[in-house]
Amino acid sequence: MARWEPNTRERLIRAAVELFAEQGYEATTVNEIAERAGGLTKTTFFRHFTDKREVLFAGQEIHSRIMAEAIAEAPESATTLEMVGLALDGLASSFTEDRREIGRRLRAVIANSAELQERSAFKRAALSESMAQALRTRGVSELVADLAAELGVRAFYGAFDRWTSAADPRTLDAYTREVFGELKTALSVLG
Amino acid sequence: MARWEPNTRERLIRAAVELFAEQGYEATTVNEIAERAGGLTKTTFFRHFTDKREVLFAGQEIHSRIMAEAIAEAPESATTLEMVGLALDGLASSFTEDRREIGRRLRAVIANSAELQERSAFKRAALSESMAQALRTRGVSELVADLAAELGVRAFYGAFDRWTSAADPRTLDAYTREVFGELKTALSVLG
DNA sequence: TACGGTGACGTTACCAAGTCACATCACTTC
DNA sequence: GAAGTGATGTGACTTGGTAACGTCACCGTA
Repeated sequence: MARWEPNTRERLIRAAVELFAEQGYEATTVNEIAERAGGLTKTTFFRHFTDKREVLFAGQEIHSRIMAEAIAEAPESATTLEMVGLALDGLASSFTEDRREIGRRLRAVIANSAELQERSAFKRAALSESMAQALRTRGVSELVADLAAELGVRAFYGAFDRWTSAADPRTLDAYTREVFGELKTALSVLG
Repeated sequence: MARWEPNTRERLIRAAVELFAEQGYEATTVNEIAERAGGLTKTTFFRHFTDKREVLFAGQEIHSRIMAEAIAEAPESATTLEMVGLALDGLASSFTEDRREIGRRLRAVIANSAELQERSAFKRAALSESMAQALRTRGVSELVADLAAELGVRAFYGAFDRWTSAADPRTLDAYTREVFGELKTALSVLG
């Protein structure tokens, strides 16, 4: 017999999402989350997450890494926008179908809390920044890299929105290409 | 004799900026701020600001309004990017020289606190959104409006950065035009 | 088999952010 | 001059977050 149930971290996340969906983010206590995750305590929660907010965004640094690696491995001949496209492909293909429903619920919870929207905006900015950094490493000039990264992140979030709103079986991958395409035409309209 | 000193709000802001600069954001207490602002208390602080963070960002909704109005009043013939340029002109000209040093200090304080960077990212997103909304009202399509607004906000923040870093007497206005111009050429490089 | 880590958790106590109900009192208004 | 109004104070409370310290199954090793 193990002394504790395994997968504490995952249980905490599940419990948090459940409670946030039931009662809203602000109305649920860290103690409640820990309790529902199997009789745990506040302290244990904060050993796994720095924040009450972070329980919904944990492990998102991996997105930065995926995008950055895709860009680093892009062929020499690739244009800036092509590199962004490859980054989107890499990121989107890491989202399996089962994460769709989770994403849906997550979005609803975040939409009801200013505090969570703040964290979300911050994570988004971080993603954009690390993508821009990867592009700069590939020789793209600062401002162009910033703009291209912004475009990529925008495409990803837009696609994620559509993916979690829709019911059809298209993969996230398809949506990122769709939105990225629309953004590129919007870009040409603008310029 | 008045019962209380006037301009409580301004005194709170001054005290907060001073203390944050001296000791850092996290190390200073709301009680300290209120105390330095003239023997006030925590409760009074929270009557003026919803947050400890908000004391540094209060009154920023006015930026949204300035930009929105400039866009609403732009001539019928103006292109999307020209409307953004007018919004930038309007916003930049509302910053007098004395706000430069304040901005400098503010930037330093924010750069040292993740919590403040989060709030900053959120405010930036809000500014972008209200600018995009104003553009949509003028008939610009959704994605184009979003991109153009992002470009505008990026120009403003970039210009503000340079303005508060530099020592020369150029006005913020000059910097926004400079950065906006650079962004437009970056845009054409990208497309 | 005995034994000394180690890792994951609990307990307790604490600080600071934020909220709320209620009190105070100069100033205004009728 | 009495009754309101508005900006503040007081005190008590909840909750996020930190820190010091204790507990105990498990693991490796002699």
